[in-house]
Amino acid sequence: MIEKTYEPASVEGRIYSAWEEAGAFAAGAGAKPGAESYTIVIPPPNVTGSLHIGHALNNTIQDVLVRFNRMQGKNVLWQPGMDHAGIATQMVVERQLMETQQPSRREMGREKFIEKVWEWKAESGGTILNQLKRLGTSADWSRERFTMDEGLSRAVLKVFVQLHKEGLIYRDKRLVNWDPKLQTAISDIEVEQRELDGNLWHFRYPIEGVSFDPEDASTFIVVATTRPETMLGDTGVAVNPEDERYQALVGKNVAMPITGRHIPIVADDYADPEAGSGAVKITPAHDFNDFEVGARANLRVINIMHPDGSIWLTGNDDFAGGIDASAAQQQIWAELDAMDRFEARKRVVALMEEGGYLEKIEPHRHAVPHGDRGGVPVEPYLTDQWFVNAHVLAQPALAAVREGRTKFVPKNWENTYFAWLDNIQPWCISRQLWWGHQIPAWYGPDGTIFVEESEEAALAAAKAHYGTDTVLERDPDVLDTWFSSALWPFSTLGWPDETDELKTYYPTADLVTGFDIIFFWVARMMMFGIHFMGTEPFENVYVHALVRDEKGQKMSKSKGNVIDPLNLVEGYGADATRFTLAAMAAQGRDIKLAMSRVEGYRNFVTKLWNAARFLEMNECVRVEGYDPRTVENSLNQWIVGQTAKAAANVTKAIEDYKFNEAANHAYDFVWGTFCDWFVELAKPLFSGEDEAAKAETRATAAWALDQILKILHPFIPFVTEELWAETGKTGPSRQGFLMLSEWPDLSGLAYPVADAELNWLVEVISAIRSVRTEMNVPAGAKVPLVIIGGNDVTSGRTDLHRPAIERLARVSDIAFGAAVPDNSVQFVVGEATWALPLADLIDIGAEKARLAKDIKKLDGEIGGIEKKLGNEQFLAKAPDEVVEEQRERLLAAKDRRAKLQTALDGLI
RNA sequence: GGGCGUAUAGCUCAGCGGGAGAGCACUACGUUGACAUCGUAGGGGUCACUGGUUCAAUCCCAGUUACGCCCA
Repeated sequence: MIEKTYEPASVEGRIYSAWEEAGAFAAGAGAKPGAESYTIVIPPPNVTGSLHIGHALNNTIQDVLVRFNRMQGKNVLWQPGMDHAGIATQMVVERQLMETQQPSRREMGREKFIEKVWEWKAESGGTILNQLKRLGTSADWSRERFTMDEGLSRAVLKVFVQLHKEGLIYRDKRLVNWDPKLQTAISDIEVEQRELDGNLWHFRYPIEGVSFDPEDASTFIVVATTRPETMLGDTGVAVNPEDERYQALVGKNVAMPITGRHIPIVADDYADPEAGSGAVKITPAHDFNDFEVGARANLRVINIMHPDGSIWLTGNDDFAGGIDASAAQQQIWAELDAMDRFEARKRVVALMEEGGYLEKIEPHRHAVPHGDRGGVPVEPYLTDQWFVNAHVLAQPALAAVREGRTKFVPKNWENTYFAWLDNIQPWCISRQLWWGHQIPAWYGPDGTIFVEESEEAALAAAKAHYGTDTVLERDPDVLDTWFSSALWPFSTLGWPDETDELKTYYPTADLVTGFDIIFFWVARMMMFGIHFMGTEPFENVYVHALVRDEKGQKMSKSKGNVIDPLNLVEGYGADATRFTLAAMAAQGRDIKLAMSRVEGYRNFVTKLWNAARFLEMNECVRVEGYDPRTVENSLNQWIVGQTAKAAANVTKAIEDYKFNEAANHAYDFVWGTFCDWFVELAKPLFSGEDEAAKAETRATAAWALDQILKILHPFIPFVTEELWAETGKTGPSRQGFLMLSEWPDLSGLAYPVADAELNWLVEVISAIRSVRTEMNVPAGAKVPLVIIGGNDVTSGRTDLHRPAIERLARVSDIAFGAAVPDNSVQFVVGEATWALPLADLIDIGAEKARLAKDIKKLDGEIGGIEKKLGNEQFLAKAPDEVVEEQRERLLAAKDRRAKLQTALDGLI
């Protein structure tokens, strides 16, 4: 027996375990022999992460695709796993060490610390995977991979070494984005711009050889800066060569306050005459643009910061070199040294003001680069790092999309992909961390670099190079986590070994991800996939929307508007949560998640449950050998045809990645057609005397429910699987799980005659109901019905559906009459006029008003169509079928209007 | 500054070159042993604005306004 109410909490866990234990998620489960493969690799969540609504959407869509393709009999692999999240994980473990009063990372040393990280991972890493299971995620967990696994690490080594040998990975000294909090380099795309209120400080830099006078503008040059502390590393002032104000100054020097350094005024296009004073200070070691200006003008590069962002003056030879500092100066330097960069900013401004060098302070809102993990402003910082020549790798990746081998859905995301790859910069891949893949580079005593897959190979290479055994030192840095993620579609399948999995499941079919990850991950997988596998890693990239709150705000912890998907799962069930996300996943539009929608879809699950329960109560048992092509009853023919149409609509929509359309087609069919009409119209048959019709209707209902469970399964897997089991308890035995059953192919099933008949029936019942309400007929009252002017078809249909009309429209007796009885309410369906003789219940005035209103509405419609048909241009240029359609509409409207007019005229 | 996107019912959103739609909310009424997490009926919209193309524009094009996002 199906329980009275559906309780997701008591069903979901049980069903998920049953699937898992039966191996239903395993690669190839349910596949037809020799079936083509269908692969999705999960965007690996971060090992420190927990489930948020974006993951829920991402995984719902993947699961819909995976379950759909699996039911179609394909050889499906959904490859799950996680990435090791270098920075995030290291931060989490370091915090834990601190909280538990254990020795710090540096105190315990690298080896011990890495052990601690693995311990942490074993205990509390990867909670997100269990959270994904709550949603019904049908990934092959037996193949779970982690980017730090032995196999994946081997792939990383091989890729690094090969790219190095190919000259596509190299070591270089460049300005990089430096996170002073985490004390590591990060890549361009790990930097986010934040708009902040700051200031523009306008400084007067005294001209060399002239006595500085704050009142005399000819004795100084004004520069503006948002970062005053960097003036300690200034090695030039740039003016535009076209700027007449400064032409005489080019070639002269300024004598810097505080540092006492004499630095040249140079001409460079970088200086914008329109911006500020037109002169800009140049700090090559601490600004990307200045670095280039400095290189062009041959300026000195002076680093004035420690890796933690504090000021570095003491013991800084580059800084002190060439300056004959006074005791007073040295005292100021000593004061500034080791000062935090923001403290130093204040102090520098104060010092400049004291000396009369501060002209003004302007409030200034500007974008400040922040590290996306550390959350503090990053510093452009000059260090030795490893880089990937992304420009070269990008070219085939661009071609793959331009030439259509990989397609973005929706297509407009291709522009984002192109824009980024077209302007790609060298990718800084080294990180000054311990947790990650240590770079396989060893340094000889003279700095010679040996890049090999193992220490033995490096030592051998060194011996060959030096002619003797030589002690090497390994590069302590690790690789960017995204470097290993870029290998995900093939490293998870066993590469560099040539495994069967690799042959079968690579390239993958669909990648499902958010747009924010196109740069980080998609583009890089494309680059590495093509380079190492020779084939694009996926055929389609489906880019889904961002989930926002009801008001369209991005969800964030600080705003407190985060919707926890697990709360939704607990409150409404995993199915309702999934269905909501799928139903709102319209292409190219962000999802504003409203609780009312989740509630509505929870109700839908309940509705389905109750409908199945009703069928069970009415002995709608599946029948062996039931053939939907041979049903005879028109109601059954109709629902068979409607089911086929719904299945086709859902199939097409999923194939087109239009998940909202698929969900809505299924919803409308199940609720609006199956429950509202089929089940209601079947009730008289179930309680009627015609045993043959009863049996056929029961079998058809059971068949239709099976199809419904199938087309809904990808969206709401739990309740459908549960109902599949329940309905499997009677009738022919089931083959196995719904999730491994065959997706319906009902093409060719259509009954146009039955469709016309049932459409008519629905129209009749709806019309009677509508008139009753408008005439305030009490809901419980049964009223007689008289049909005037009905043809044979109408009388035949009426006889056939008499019980249904009587029951659903609360009609007591149906008669065919020659004239409208007195005191009747009238309406028109088809060629016939229908009358409800309501005797004393009728209010003539109300009925007149009602008819007049309908007539007026028809007049408007008739007027519009007549105008259109009276337009010669329309007749000449519009397609024939459109003209014909309008003519038909006009005739129908006029006919209807005439009948209503007759009805109105008949009222006294 | 460059690019992308969005403006349709009170709210959340579909749709689309020829008859304005759904869910929620709202109003009224609830009866028939699936379902009140329900049923039936109903009210509610110059489809942001201005031009243009077209026989025909909510839909296509251009511009304006507002909002959102990405990049610099």
